[in-house]
Amino acid sequence: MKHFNEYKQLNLAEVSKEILEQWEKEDLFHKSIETREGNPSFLFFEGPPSANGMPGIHHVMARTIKDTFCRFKTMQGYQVKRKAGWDTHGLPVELGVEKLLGITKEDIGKKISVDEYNAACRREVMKYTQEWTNLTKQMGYWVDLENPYITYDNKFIETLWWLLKQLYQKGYLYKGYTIQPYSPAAGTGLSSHELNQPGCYRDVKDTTCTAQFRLLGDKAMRLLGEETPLYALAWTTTPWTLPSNTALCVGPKIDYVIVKGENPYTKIEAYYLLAEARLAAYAKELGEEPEVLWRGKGTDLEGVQYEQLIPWANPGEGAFKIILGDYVTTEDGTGIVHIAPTFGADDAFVAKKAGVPGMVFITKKGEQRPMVDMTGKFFNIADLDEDFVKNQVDVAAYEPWAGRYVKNAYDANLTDKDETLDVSICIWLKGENKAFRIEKHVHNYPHCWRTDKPVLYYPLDSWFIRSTQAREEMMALNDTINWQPESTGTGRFGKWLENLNDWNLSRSRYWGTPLPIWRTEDGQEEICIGSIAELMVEIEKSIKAGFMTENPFAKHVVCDYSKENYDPSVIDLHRPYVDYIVLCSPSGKPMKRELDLIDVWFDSGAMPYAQNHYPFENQDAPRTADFISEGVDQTRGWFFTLHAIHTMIEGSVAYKNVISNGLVLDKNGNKMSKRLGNAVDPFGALDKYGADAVRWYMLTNSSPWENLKFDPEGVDEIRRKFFGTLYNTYGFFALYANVDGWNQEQGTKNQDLQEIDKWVLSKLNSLVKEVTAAYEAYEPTKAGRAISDFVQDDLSNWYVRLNRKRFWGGEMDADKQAAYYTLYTCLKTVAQLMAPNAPFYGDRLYRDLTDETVHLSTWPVADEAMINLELERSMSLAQQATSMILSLRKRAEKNVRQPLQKAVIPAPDQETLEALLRVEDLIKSEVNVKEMVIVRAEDSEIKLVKKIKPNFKVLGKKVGGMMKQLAAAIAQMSQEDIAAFEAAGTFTLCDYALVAEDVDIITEDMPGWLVANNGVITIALDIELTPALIEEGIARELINRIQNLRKSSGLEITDRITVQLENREEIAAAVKNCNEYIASQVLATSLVLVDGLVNGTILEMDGYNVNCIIEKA
RNA sequence: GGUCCUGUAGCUCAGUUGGUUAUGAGCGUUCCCCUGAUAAGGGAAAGGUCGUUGGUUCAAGCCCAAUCAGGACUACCA
Repeated sequence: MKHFNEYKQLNLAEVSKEILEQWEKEDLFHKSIETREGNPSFLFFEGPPSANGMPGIHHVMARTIKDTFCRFKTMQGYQVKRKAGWDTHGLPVELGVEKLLGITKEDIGKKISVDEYNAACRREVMKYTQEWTNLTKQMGYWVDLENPYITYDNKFIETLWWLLKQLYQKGYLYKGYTIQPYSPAAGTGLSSHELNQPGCYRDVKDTTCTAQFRLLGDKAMRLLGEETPLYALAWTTTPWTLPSNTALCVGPKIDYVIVKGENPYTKIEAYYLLAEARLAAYAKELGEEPEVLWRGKGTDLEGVQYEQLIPWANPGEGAFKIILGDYVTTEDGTGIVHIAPTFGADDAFVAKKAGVPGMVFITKKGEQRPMVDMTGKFFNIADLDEDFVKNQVDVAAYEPWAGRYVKNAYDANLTDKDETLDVSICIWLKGENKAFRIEKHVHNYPHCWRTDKPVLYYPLDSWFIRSTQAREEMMALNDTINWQPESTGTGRFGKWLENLNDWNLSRSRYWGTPLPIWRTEDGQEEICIGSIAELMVEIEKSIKAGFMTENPFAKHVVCDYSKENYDPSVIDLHRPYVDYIVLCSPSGKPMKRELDLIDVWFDSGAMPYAQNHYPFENQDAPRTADFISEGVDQTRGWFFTLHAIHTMIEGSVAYKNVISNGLVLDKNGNKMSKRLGNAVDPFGALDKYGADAVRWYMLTNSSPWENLKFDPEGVDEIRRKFFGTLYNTYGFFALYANVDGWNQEQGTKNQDLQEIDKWVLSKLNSLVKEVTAAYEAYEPTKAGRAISDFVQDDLSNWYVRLNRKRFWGGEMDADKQAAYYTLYTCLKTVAQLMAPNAPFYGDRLYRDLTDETVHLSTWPVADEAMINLELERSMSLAQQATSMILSLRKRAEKNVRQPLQKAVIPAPDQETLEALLRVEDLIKSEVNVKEMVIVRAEDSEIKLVKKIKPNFKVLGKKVGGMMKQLAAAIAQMSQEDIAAFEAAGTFTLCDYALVAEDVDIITEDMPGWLVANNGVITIALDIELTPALIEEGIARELINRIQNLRKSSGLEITDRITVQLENREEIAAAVKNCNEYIASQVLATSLVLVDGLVNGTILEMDGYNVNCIIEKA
């Protein structure tokens, strides 16, 4: 006989541990995949975390979502393969290692070899693997930890190379020269990650200058029609870039004016061009309301030439003209922007578009550079190409300035107190009648986090992926992805794609995937390597050509994909080893590897291919995920790189469904941080509340894409309310099922089911439908809330509470079996529905009920035949009626133990009437009323006061604008009008013939009765107490007190007793008239009144005490 | 600066193609009940100018615009 486990108390953390052991013993995760062999596949991609940091509570959030859907799909019968992954390259790892070893980037290759450094990275990056593994297990996240993909793995890198070669061949890869943050002091470019270090942006006070550029040529003349000096005013916060000026930029739609004025320093009269909206800002120099001599749009100015402001060097054809740029505003400055394409990203962009060259110098080595060298100073003439100097530089003008640092901070010989280059230039301009205003200005400027010195925006060589070329395709494919929430896909992600820039792949670091491109020194010949096999062939060629003496990877056997053959001891595709390789170009020249590493985001974005070592192995493995989920912060990160690579490589989506979840904040809505000490330790939370409660809380408290305010008390509430109630319900079931020896084989016959059984089974099947739909729509919150509502309200608080008596005592009959069957079915199905999100307790419950694991069970399918919406409506009415009557009792101060004679419910329509009649008995027993009068309102003998109100939804559509008038008229209708309307079925108001569907008529009041109305039904309660009712009330009070006494006296449930009660007039009649009733309820063989009883137990009644003695009979 | 999200009861959140008493839910609070699911359970009550201001509409928590507050991402505006 099946014995159902009974427990003393619920400890979810304990349950997790026990179930986890069970899973490991049974190897259940693998079974959950193996048993689905041959079934349709549901592919999930795991976004790789970095194991060089400890996991946080937000990882529990993200992984709960992932796990829930994978488990759901598994139960639905899909085979859900999911590989764990580790993100192992990149800056955070390197910074960690630098800190650990106490070195800086400059020391690498000097104090420590690249070899040793990378070995340290390799060790360091997996530092917290054990913690991650523990978290994964403890929270019940099922993912294949034994065969993870690791981004530093040679196989992984080989696939990356293959992908890069594909992109190379499709023309997506190019080397470009762009403006990037650069630290001259450190001699290195800075990543945006580095710029986002706290404290990098600081307020600095710089000398700024509004310079005046003299306009030239016919077009300028035509603006005014006379030959007077005309200047365009432009403001800059970096006067040192003025010598590199090659254009001025105006906004096409902005209004510009020419006004007369004089230079405040030289007092020379001139005309000035600036944005009309900026006139006020220059009132000091130009007067409050200067006369406007010309007015026009930015477009009128396009192409106007001007005289070079600081003529040190000639940038070539096309420079010194006014161009258009949409980004120009009139917020500050003059509405005319100084353009130095070599020092500003925007500048470079608009200049390129307008065909304006930048101020480019040629060095002795033949490199193209801006006017400033890599150390942050104007080039010394000696470092420049002789021909260039001869042809394009005005040596006399430039020489005094050569060698000046653009910021004092870069020059070891200068301090803050010394005159800056900015100031020197301003003074010079002033003397030349070229400075219009010079002032100090405070602005926010980034600083190098390592050297503490200001950053320079500087053009650098980088490799790019021309992702803009695939923009349209990416946008089109994005439309086919199901984003949850939708706005992240269409808004945040969609907008990001619209404004896409080319992807800067280059990183000048050491620990990462090397760029597989080898080039000749002159850059004329290059090769992109797409596999180890290809590299081996090239190495052999190179050895033949004499560029290399031996193959460093000679031990590697091409096309042998064994683990050993790819071991780092055999081959290592990292620096410095690949840097040692020199290849031979087609024309026989040596080619060296481009020293860059690639952006780590390429690593993770390539995982659909690289996790399977595609295309070298697993050519058939699917590469599009059915589902992925990560934090919303990954929109521009992993979500993008997956999408971009997949689109460019094979023109299809990398994922079909995606949930982007929000942040996990502390309970006050603040970001969690170790510094503030408000970070929740995931292990502590899991230990304390158990994984299920934490998981359930996370998915049901709010939609996962909204930020979660993590409140431990909320988790505890979930534990108490949901899991506690479910546990209790099971406990109740197990207790009696064991007593009765019931098991599920006994089943039940449909005709034995009572209305309430059918009701709860109907609810259950509705629930199955709802939960399935919610999971399929990737709405875990809806699913979870529906389950907990069912368990708490329908199953426990209504079904079990109302049916307890059916399980107590007595013989096993058909009715009792029906009750067991019903409760068992509910519990078992709930265990399945909850299992994806609460895998531990769901499994415990299912195992207790069936001796099998829930995770290999088949997802329940709703039985439509069991769904009875009328029955559900009836019960809902019963619940409402019960609540209303209890509320009335409260108002009348009649507690539930006091029986009342009668309640009247006039039903507004036949349907409601029938619905109420079905549950009449149930209501009666719930509210302790002897008689229910449920009749059609018109059949009621009681006088009813009715209320009529418009059905706005129906009527509004019909009458539109007349609604207000009609509503007022309806409100004026008298009781007689309503009666007439009901009799005739129509009633004319304001020339409109009302029909039944236009209005709702409800019973508002029944004069002389105590009435409650909730808008749907109205209930009247007879609170008149007859002597008989009062006696019965007292009898019930006595029963209650005697039962308590029985219990506190330690009597067994079945013991018979004798009862003696002190003879008091308050109870005498009740004891006499209800003697039998009382005796039967308290299992008394005799119940007598004794005069003057004193030595018994005192029973506290309503305002008086009664002495009582009970004895075992 | 740009893009996106959020603002409903003390707290966490529902609120269905716009329909008039927000039937709002749970927690918390107050009061009461139950006492054979018991280191549980149930009920009732109080609690809201739906961030603010305009607009569209017969009708707005819901649609539109502006604005404020919080948050995320992104960006060298001279």
